[in-house]
Amino acid sequence: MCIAGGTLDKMGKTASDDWSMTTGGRLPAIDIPAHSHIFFEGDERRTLYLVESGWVKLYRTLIDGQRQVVGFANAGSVLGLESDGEHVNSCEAITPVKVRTIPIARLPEMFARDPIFSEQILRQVGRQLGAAQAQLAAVGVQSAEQKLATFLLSVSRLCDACEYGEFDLPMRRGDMAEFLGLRLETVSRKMSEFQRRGWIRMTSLYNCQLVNREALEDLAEGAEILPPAIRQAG
Amino acid sequence: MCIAGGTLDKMGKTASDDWSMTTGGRLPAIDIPAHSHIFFEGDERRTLYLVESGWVKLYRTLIDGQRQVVGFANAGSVLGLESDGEHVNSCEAITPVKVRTIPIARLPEMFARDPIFSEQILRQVGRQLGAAQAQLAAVGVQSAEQKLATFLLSVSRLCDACEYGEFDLPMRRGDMAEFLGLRLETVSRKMSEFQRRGWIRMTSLYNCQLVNREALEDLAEGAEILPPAIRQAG
DNA sequence: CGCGCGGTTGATCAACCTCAACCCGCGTGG
DNA sequence: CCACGCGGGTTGAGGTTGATCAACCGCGCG
Repeated sequence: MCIAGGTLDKMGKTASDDWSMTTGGRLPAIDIPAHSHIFFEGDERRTLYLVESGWVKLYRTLIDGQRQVVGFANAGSVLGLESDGEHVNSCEAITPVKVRTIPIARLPEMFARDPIFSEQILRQVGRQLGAAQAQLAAVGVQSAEQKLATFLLSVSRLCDACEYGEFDLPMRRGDMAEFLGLRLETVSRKMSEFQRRGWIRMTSLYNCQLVNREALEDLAEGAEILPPAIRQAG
Repeated sequence: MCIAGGTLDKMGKTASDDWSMTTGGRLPAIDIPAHSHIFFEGDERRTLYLVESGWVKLYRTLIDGQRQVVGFANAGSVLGLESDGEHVNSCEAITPVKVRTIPIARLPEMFARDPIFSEQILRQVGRQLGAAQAQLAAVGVQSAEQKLATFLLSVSRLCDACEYGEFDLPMRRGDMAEFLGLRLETVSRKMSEFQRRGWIRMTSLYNCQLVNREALEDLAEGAEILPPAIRQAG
């Protein structure tokens, strides 16, 4: 699953998130400590990475030093599909992460042997594309408050055990800002404001509780995707 | 090729843009008049579309009526890969367009028969993902002027016969604005400003000539991707 | 203790949005 | 033929959001 979009991939976990069938569960696993890089933009793309646990951020760095986080990913995501030859994003673990690798060189063989695998990979990358487009919509049209509300809801939905609306927010304020196209001061201010309004409660810097999910949803909704019925009007 | 990104897909045309090999050139072709829709968000996704000629825009509509254009595409692009089940974008022809259709139902069979086709499709969607991420970076961090400069350069590079820096800009001001995350007045103002500075010349509303490409490049460059060498510093 | 890092908060400012007027070309209909 | 409305575009004045710059807090650590 990934958030490359403020809107998380709404399809939720499906059979296609279980890669053990097609990959035989025999791929080597690697442990990555928090805040170290899995790859950099410009690195030769030798393998895909299958995230087993933990969170990573994908980002691009611009000449003036500005960065844009283009997505966050956790268990079930496949990394490295967005390029050809060289990685175009850098990928950093924001928590300790476990990944499995799939050598690029083995892909043709795997496609040939197992068309199901082709479809599974294609569905993954299609989702990531959809999520990236959703994020594009969010960054393009939403206000700072809307972006943040959408983001918090997305992350909360990704959390497996988020009873009582409590969930981990493993990234730093600056990472959120770089993802949402805001300054970290703005993120900080809006987070404080949400708390002041009694909408959220930070149990710690990196753990958040949704007190008034509705308010956040109303705010985010102002820029949600139209239900199909309405489109006829356009 | 597509612009889902201010940065156009830099890889340029390759053998993989020629679909006649794998699809046998036997797919039915359809003509779509300008400004009519090829599909709407919410429509059942029965086929992929292969663009043969013309330009389309892909967009999402939000509850408050705002729209975000998530990409423009012309010859060589495959449309409909970003979803599963239902289309999540609407697709409108901005010029007369010719497309060929690939029934979704036939995909498994085509994958099974021809692993090269799998790889070709995967490369296409990977590119679109990369382009969407590039656009995300542009919309997130660039100023209005930078966005517009980047966009003009991207479109000019897509044009086959753009000697003397002259090229068609087939979309309306509003479409550009919705793509760049700006208001159309802002686009209009900046276009005028570029003309006043002698950087571009509009031969007509929809045809543009780059008089001072360098200036535009300098402006856009302020937020281009880092060459790999620099990343070590981070 | 001092320092650095991540975060919060405040004051100021400018980029961009909003609203409104206006222009131009075109098709329609009297 | 001209009047009219309409769609797309341009331009102007003024307001708001979010960026910028700077101070400050709390914490962990050498």
